[in-house]
Amino acid sequence: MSMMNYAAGVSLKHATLGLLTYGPASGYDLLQKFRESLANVWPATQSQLYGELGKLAAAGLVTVAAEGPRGRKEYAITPEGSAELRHWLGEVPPAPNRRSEMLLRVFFLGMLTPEQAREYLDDRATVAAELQAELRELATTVDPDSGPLAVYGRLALEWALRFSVMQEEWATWAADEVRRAQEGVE
Amino acid sequence: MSMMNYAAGVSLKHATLGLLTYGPASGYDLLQKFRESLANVWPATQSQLYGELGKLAAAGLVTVAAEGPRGRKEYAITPEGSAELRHWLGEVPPAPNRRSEMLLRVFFLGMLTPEQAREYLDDRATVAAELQAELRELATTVDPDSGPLAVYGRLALEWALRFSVMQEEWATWAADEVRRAQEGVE
DNA sequence: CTGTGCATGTAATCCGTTACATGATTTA
DNA sequence: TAAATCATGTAACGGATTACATGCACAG
Repeated sequence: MSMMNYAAGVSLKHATLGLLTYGPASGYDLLQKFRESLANVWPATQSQLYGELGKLAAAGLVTVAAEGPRGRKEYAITPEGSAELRHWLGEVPPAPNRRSEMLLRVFFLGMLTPEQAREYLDDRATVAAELQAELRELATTVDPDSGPLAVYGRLALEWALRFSVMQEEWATWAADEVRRAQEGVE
Repeated sequence: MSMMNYAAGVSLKHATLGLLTYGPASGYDLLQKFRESLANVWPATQSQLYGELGKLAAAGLVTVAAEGPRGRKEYAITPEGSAELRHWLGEVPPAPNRRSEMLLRVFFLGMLTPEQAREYLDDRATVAAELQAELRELATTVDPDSGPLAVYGRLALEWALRFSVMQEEWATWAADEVRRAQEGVE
């Protein structure tokens, strides 16, 4: 039955619909867009994407608008798909990120020597600093008006930049805290 | 075979081992510790945890140290488990978070009206501000020397605080950017 | 005519969630 | 003795990753 909705919080669905609002595309095309623009916010594998397109088509949220050489199927978003995307964007509250491997490790840093714990935190600071450098580079190479994705993409880039700054500062602070605690004990 | 390792990046395993370093505990006990202290960094369901304990026991990383009433099984970490935890903490680089539903939405904010887009960003700022308030509250109620988990737990709390500050500032800035872009077009 | 890229699909496996299912022990 | 809590497990399902498998089309 086409009335069957699949679960609410599933974002690959919306990522796919979102990319299709920029024009019809094949699974192959979309896969590249996922790699180019969404790699850092919502990665998708080939396997997953082809499956998803099948489900979206069955649900009437996309259609096969054209077929090309090599079995190419060009998908286009339908009005229903568009409505679903806007509904998700405007009315469904985003689920906060619940898991952080980085922080999980922090909880158990007491199992290591203070030196090793500091090393861990210093590494976090270094990695964050490196990421910052990359992002600043990226910011200069992004064409300010290369399509609508870039407009809001800039906001996402700024988020990542601010995040990595925060992470670096925190890790530096935390390493220092560990150092202070160590001295306090001696 | 006890030589069989399961996959490398699986953190429920390490979260469980980590909690067991604070002393033997049953699945039931651990579940509460997951809810009390790890809810915001690595949540686990009952179903998952009992399964995991079985696998850890089969792999020799934990053992059933004692059995109590109501079929209670008290698990204890083994030297092998301890070694595995330390190896993970010290030598395996943490996997960065790849997915952010919040940012995914930002990429498609162009599908909404600028007013709706700003509303989304303003909501992010509000939610972040509320989280901050909760965290500051929490910070005052946490006993400074209530066990070793609290020591490094403080670092995690500080991370969350800085994160929510960053998020609020970013969202406010981004909403303003949208406003400016809108005015620029008019 | 050969390699590179375009193009789609399936299978196996694992992690995570929700729901179902059961029962023993303590406390009021 | 009834309710709350302790305590463990299984089943079903969906999402994500990796690997496998196939084949057409075009450029050099």
